[in-house]
Amino acid sequence: MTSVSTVTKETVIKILEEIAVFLELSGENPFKSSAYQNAARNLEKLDIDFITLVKGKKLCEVPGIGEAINKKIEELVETGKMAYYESLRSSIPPGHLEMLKITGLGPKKIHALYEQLGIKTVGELEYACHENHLIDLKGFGKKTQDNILAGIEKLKHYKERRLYAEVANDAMVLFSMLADNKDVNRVSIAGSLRRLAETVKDIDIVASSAQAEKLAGYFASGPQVAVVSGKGITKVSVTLRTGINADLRIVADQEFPHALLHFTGSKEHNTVLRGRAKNRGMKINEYGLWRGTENIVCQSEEEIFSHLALPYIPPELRENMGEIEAAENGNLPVLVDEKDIRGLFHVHTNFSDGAQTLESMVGAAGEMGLQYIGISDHSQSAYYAGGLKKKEIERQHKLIDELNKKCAPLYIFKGIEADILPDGSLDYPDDILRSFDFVIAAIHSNFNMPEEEMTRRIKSALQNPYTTILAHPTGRLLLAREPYAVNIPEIIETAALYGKVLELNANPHRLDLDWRNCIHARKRGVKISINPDAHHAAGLADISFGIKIARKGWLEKGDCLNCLNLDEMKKYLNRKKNN
DNA sequence: GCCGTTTTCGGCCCGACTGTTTTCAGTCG
Repeated sequence: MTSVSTVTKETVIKILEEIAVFLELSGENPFKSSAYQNAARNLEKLDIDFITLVKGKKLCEVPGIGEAINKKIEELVETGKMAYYESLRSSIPPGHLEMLKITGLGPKKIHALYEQLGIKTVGELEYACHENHLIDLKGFGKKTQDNILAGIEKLKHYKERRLYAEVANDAMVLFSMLADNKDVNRVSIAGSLRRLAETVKDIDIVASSAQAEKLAGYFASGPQVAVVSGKGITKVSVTLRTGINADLRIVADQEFPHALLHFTGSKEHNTVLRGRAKNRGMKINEYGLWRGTENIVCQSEEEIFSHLALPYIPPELRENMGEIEAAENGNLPVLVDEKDIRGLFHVHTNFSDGAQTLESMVGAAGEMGLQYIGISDHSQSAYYAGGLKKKEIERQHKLIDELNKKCAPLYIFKGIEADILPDGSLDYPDDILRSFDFVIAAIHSNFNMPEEEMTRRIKSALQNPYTTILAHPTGRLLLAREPYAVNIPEIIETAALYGKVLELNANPHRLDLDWRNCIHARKRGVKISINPDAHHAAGLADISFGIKIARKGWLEKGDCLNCLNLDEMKKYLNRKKNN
């Protein structure tokens, strides 16, 4: 029974989800597909140990898992393989999975394109569009063809970049591998990853070593490397097995701080630094700092900044967004830190679309050492997410009251993620809204309003006396969905005027409010709440991505709502409630 | 493919939007 322990619940969930996608693409009954999705979701929610369940032949008792799926999971667990999954996968052209990412193109259209034009890849689809082959297909037309072409363009653009969270793990593995090598003196992540950008193109690493050639060979032959695209003594370029490109620069140890500063960037920041050096009769590049022919030795980045009459500027601020002026005037922010966070808002449970129980989420928050957690499930108009009706709200509030007696000193705040309806109102009457400690207002429908209308809609929600926080202010999904048209400066002004909080959604796919606008919000005195938007216990940890972006957005402890301690937070929410 | 019991077959979550149609299908959230 060794195989039982090798197939994890996560593997099973992933395979069920893949089957659901394959079924959609193959033109099967859509409900069959959602049955697999449903089974995967219910497994996710499982509080009992999965392996014990399989061994005890109790899998069938999980809702959504019937005879057929049960048998397939058992096969997978016992043999490590699932014949149904394998045959389904081989029947779907791999290109169809990628085509699903094109906006406006779903399984039905992909299937039709395959049946009628034999299209198997994005490349073939692009060609067919250019040749006008889609215009005369039933259900298609000129506009659809244009939209698909636009979608392909977007896909190509997005493909060049990756989410920070997606790349960070690979980068840490490479970093550790180098840090452990005896030939390495100093090593650091550089580039946009070090600047904590929300998306990055590749991994940049700088290392110093007296054995450059040996080190280059070591890096190029690492187990993560799939392709070596360039290899010299000072630079090695590789593509990792995960498809991510990585560059290693190897320099002499005295060059290290200069190379690190240079390759951390940004380009714009470096340009200003170079100009500053020149004004002071110096020259700066990736190899060193000079006055005439004299090499000014620097041990660290701090020393380089110091020679330029500046305090150390944290990498995340190096975007030429005013950091050099601020540094010069002694106005650099003291950036918020993980240890400053006292509690978390925007947490879902299985009352709506969360995967876990209220108790589990609260337990996880306790383990993180937080002082409070703010539960906010979806509101009633979010049908697709199982939004809460009045009765369920009452039930949840009762449960929270009971838990609050047991969980002290951890405190649970009662909240809701209330949909902002197209007219700007929230989708509960005042007497229900009044029953919450806090209300997170959110746009989840009618994304395509003109900017003016959308801005008015959100402003109106901010003026609602029950609104505490505006969720994900632009609705963007990084590398997947553009923000909706909204005038953010106007939203910030309105938030400032009515004393409302803007969310910095910490989900690595969102990171919304954008850090550039965090800088602006801070200037206007608008508080930011860094929220995990967690749908399962592990999602609470996403807060770390939000904190990184908060730092990049110049936020200090005092700018972040959830840095207030429990007493302060109770007072803050009470005052808001009684206003 | 799952579920229920007023059901072993016929539902399964709803509504807006878009582009295709001339009353609807597909996609998206």
